[in-house]
Amino acid sequence: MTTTPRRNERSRRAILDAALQLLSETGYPDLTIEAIAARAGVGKQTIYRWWRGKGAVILEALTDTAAEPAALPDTGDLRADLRTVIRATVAEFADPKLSATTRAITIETLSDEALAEQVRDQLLRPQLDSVKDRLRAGQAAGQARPGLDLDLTVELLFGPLYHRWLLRNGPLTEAYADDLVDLAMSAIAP
Amino acid sequence: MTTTPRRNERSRRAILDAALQLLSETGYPDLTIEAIAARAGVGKQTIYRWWRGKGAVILEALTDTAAEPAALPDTGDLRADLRTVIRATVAEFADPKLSATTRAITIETLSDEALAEQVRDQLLRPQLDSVKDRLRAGQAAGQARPGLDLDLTVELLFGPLYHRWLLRNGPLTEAYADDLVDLAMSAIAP
DNA sequence: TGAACGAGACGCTACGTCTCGTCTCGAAAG
DNA sequence: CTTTCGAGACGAGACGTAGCGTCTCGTTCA
Repeated sequence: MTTTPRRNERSRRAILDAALQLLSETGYPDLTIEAIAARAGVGKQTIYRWWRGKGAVILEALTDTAAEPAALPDTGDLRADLRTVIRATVAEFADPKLSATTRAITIETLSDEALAEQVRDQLLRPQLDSVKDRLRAGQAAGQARPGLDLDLTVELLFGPLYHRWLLRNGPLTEAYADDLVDLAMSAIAP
Repeated sequence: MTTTPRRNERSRRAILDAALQLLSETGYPDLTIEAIAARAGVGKQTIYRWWRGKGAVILEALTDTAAEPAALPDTGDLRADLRTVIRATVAEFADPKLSATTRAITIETLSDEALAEQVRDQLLRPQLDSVKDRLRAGQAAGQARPGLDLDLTVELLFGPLYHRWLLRNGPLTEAYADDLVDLAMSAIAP
């Protein structure tokens, strides 16, 4: 029933590459479909045929490039493992280049509910779930309180981080990451 | 030395009112300077003379209308007082109308550093500081650990909330507010 | 052979700047 | 205290520009 679309993979890649390239050159607000089409050597219609707008293009470019879920390490020390992941996330947010991309997606997310859902499910959930799994293992090992609401606990770890990044409310350093983990751990530990 | 600008207060109010009106009618992304000017019965130049763009207009419209800092209640029960403020914030984020406005400002904030600073200092800081003050009083009353980093602690309370709202990561209910306060309190209490 | 393709024309909307002629205010002059 | 007058803000809207999303064109390719 579904007619297989004869899509040109070369064009698709050229578009995604051009989009990422332009994103890092001009920043998200000044990124235009016309520029992407020109850079990719592609007709505008080819973009509009397959994507709904620049947000969708960027999202696919990122998910396409993104690393796999990357399960959390489990060294047996819950605090240390959380420190590792929170430090990594802090570093990501502190990096101007990566941060710019995250801002881009976040902007689009704020005004497009469908896109927000995609971002959440395809990019964020896998990471948050892996932390949730690690917390569950921590509970089994007696390093985390048994009664914890794990969704809420994950938010307790990442929420302050997003908050500080979003509001530019303070420095994003390794020390901050460690302090955050320590404070959260005093709510997590039995 | 500074020549006092002879600004027309009537126009200023008309512009701010029109902006808020249109914001609630059409939503932020479709809000245009031209529409604001037309609705306010004002030349476009009058807007561009005094503001840098629609973000700045909306920000002033909001700060102008906003309630005063509103110091937190101090009933002597830290947990109860935090519950009150977090419940109120959750309700604000859950309200589609208020939430739309917050999203609007947040979008602008993400792509305009100067505006972000203004929002942070004029809208957010006062509220966060009042919570910080309440926490300090809680320390004095022996309801909060003495060694707490209060900036971090405030983020521990509000961060998860912003996180869930931003990512549309779950329901924003009174029960959620209470659970959040309880979890955070187990990191705050001695 | 038919759908996707590169190219780009098209009308549209909003941008931000500009130029009108008018109005308003505050200081100087009477 | 009143009149005059000049500078600057004002409403209105024309202007060129940019990017939007849609729409043909031939052309290519599976």
